[in-house]
Amino acid sequence: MSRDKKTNENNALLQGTLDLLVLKSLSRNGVMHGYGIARFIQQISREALRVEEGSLYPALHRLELEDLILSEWGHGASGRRAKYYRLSPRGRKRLEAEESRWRRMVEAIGLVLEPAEG
Amino acid sequence: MSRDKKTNENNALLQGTLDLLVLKSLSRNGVMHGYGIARFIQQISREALRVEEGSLYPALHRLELEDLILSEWGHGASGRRAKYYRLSPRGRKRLEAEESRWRRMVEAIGLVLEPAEG
DNA sequence: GTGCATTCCAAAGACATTCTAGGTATCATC
DNA sequence: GATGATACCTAGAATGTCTTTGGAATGCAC
Repeated sequence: MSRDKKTNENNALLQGTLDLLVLKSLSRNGVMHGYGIARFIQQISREALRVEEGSLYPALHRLELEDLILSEWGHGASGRRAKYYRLSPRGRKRLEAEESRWRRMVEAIGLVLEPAEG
Repeated sequence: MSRDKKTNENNALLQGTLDLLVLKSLSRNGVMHGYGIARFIQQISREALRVEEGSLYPALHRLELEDLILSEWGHGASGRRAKYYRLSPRGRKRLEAEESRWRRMVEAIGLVLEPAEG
């Protein structure tokens, strides 16, 4: 795919966000394989976010180990073999927690950035 | 001292944000010493953000090495010796860059989290 | 003037997460 | 049957933070 290599600027800021992004992707789309998740995040964010495979797959394994996502080998429309992931009930709860955590973080940093109003 | 030790929940999400917070603190307050920066961030964020000293001082050294901040030993009102930091011109530019980077990140992740509107 | 909390700085180690870079295999197209 | 996109996986290095630990100066209580 000619992964153009304009060095990923986000790297640092993405820390701790990957799980949230993956869980949310599954929550929005139901069942996906790893590669599809990466593409989804990249497209929906208008190319602002790029999830490297070397980050994604370890993350998926980690999430599965924690029983937050469930995997199953299957075949897509193309007949190609792929590992399909979906959210587990625990994963759904975790997603909610991560989302509110993210919102709190953004809010807190906002307080530092903007002179407090009101 | 009782610095209650409820294990810092933010740790991961703070990644890559520390520099921004430090630079912004100096930009808002002019001249500060390390400890004061930590307290400022904690207070202004309503205790949501806690910057550990073990993270802060290495960060300050890093920023100084990059000529983004300038340091000077001095004495505060209490007469206590402390190292006072202030933003350099380069630091101010960097702060602007980091701020817009942060905003772009938040926006991008927002696109993943919220079903795109309009 | 001793003891203790607070302020202030710093180094060393562990730890988690990501990236880089490599590998394998399938399928379609030419 | 070579090429390129798809799809998965892992090892190793780099990065940045946290934890731990320590030292030193100040202010207060007694």
